[in-house]
Amino acid sequence: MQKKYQALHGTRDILPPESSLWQYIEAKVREVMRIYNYREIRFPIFEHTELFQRGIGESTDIVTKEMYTFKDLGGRSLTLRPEGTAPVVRAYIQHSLAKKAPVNKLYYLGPMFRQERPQKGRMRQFHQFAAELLGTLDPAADVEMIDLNLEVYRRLGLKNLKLYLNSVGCPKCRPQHRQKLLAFAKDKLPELCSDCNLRYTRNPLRMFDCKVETCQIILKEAPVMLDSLCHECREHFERVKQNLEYLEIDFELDDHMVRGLDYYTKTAFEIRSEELGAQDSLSGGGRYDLLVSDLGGEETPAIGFAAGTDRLIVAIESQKISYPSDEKIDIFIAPVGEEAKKTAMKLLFSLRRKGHSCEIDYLDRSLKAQMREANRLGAKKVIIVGERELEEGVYEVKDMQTGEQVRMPQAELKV
RNA sequence: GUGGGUGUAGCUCAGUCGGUUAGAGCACCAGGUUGUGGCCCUGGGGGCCGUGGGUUCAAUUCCCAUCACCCACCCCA
Repeated sequence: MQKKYQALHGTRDILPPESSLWQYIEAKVREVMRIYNYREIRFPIFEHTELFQRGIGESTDIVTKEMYTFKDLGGRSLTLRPEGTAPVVRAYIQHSLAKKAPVNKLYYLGPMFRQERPQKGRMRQFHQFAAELLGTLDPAADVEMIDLNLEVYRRLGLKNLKLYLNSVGCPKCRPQHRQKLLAFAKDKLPELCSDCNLRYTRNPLRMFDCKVETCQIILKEAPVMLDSLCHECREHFERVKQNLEYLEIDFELDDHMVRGLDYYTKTAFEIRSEELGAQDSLSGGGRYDLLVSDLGGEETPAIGFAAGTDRLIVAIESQKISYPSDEKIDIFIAPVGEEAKKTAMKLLFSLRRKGHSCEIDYLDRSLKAQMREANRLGAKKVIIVGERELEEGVYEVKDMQTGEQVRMPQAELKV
């Protein structure tokens, strides 16, 4: 028996009419990006594996177990992009964008790839829209990034969102906090779960992520990053908060929020939907002031965010938000008989050249069936051309909304 | 990697305490109008009941395996 091919685990086809929703969202994203003066960057789907190892961090989950890595014919190790920030920074350095302008504002949208166990709102090929702002340490940039992200959701009419804010510090203050945290947890290790014991040695901050209730209770008392920020980080964080308050953007502090990527510094934020279930994080972002230099460029402060489009789709569908559908056509041409088909084809092509979206019957169906098809397609007008019309040199033009039908000389056709 | 759930028509799902031709709604096609849509009525096409094996006179139904998908853990967008 012939094997039935199907899309790979964690990938899926986006069919009409869902594809119109995707187009709609992408159009909104581009619209907002333009308003905020971000310009599109398109970078490759795959890069040197090393770029992601260095950029994202060797010990992160993404790098250790989630990347689609393969060798090309030349034996080089390549990886399908699991995120966009590292490639953008690579391009930023490669093309010396810093020399062309002091501040660079870039956006992108497209598929990313991570080999995880798929579930609702988490595909292996998933989609993001994202922005990066490179070249400034100004807290106003942090706020702009958050507002930009929110504005996309606002324009889509998304409700029940919550903005969470944290600061993950910098290499100056992080080690101090780490010491305090380790000291705190040391004698509590027997009470903590096995995962947390592992996190304790590998990445103690991650213990905050633990979902086990007893761990949560214990870690409630644990020293948090926010209390250990160095002067510079504290100052920065205060000004970000002030600006948000001043601009009346609601947020909630989440001092347990940790970023999964190593390059984050200072501001970290996340936008969650309250009705999305387990995968409730719609987007996340933050500062990465050291990534550019880590990847070999001049030290350049930067901030960015990435939003999951697949999850956005889930949220939009669950909130039953309406969106314009592009499925309706202007004119359906219904020929009756073989001779009429020729005239109809000619008419079809000329109308299309004038920019009308038109359709014609390809199955030589009865007029009744053609009318039904026209109705299904949402045609505003139907032009009927049969033997009778050919003889008289006219078209029957029917308005599908009103049901009115008029005959018009072919030369004077107006639609 | 761990746990739970589900596989029956294109879609959403009934059903078979093991027994003749396996159902509904939606969708599709046709007719009711020999050249006119939506609503309505009538009819029709479409299923190796996920796959393989076992038990049985008999399996879509029970058992086992397997695959696929979904949800959750984990992690994140």
